[in-house]
Amino acid sequence: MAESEGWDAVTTRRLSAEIEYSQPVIYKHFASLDDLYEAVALQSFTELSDALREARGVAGLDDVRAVAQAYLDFADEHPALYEAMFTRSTRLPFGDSETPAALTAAFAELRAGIASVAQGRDVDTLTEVFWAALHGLVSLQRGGRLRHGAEDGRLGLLVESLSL
Amino acid sequence: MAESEGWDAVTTRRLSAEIEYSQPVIYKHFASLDDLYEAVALQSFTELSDALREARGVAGLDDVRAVAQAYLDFADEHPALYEAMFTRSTRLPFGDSETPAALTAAFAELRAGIASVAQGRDVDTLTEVFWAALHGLVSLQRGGRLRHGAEDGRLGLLVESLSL
DNA sequence: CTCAAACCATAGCATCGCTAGTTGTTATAG
DNA sequence: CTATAACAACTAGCGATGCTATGGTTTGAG
Repeated sequence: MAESEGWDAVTTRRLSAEIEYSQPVIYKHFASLDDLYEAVALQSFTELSDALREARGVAGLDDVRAVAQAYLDFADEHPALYEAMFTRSTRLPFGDSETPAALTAAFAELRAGIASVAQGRDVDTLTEVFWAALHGLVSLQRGGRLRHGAEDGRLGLLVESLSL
Repeated sequence: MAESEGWDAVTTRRLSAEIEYSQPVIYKHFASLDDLYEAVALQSFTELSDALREARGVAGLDDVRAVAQAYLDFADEHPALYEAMFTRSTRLPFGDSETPAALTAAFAELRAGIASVAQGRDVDTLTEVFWAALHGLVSLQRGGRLRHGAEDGRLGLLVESLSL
């Protein structure tokens, strides 16, 4: 529903009609809509992890580029899920001790993708910058802020810069 | 109002009370709330441009680093404005011919900041990647997805990577 | 068979963005 | 000076939202 009509179209009334229950039943499972977004975000993070893991190790492409491309593809194919992960879910922190496993797993995949080109640099920091650049590309492109047709050029430049 | 209580607290009724007019008057000036976000976003883009321009050319710091730091500072000091620019305003495209001047001006500032280290690479593409990385850092940090205390490390690594 | 505990629906609250209809005021034409 | 047109702003309301209080129905244990 969110993928086809956007998250604003996902109301508790429409949801309840879809599951053929009354509206208040939703609040027996989620304290609020934000909690529902959070649940969707968590599931989506493991989906993203899987996609990134499969991207590594394929022949003819270095891991950094493959993981980056897989990240962008995931965001492109599941815009609503990506929005739930990064825009609508307000509280899913990373640094804390209570970081959900799905989030650390996704981070670990990114880290595994770029670790080989770290060259003595701090891998965690490098991964964060890598992640930020990818997320920025997704976010800006989604808003129409980047030139069309230059996607490969941007990705190539990014990978090349971080690989040195 | 948005800065202190968040954009959700900015309702047409509260706005009308603030300006001491009735609610429908707002719709004589803006066709919708989205149009109002857009107006805020446009103004904020020129504010950002000014901040970036002032950052360049200061002694003892290379332009890339200075502009990047100014960008992050702006986002940190005006979280609601930044949100209006990149999250709430849905239609403010860049690539089109009707790109508002405020947006191209901001892009030009980023470009001027990083042009000196382009080294033969396409400057527009480099600027887009630069911008994406900065926006990603802002966005992820805002969501609590990055480690606290490592801000300088990330910025340093980013600038160093793109400067090669 | 009884009774309590889940479970779920009806109805409603407060609030939202937005609009139709109306009234009060100002500017203009005769 | 008056009548009329134009404008500007307000009152009231519509549909829809997230969320909740209340009450009925089913289930299962003793």
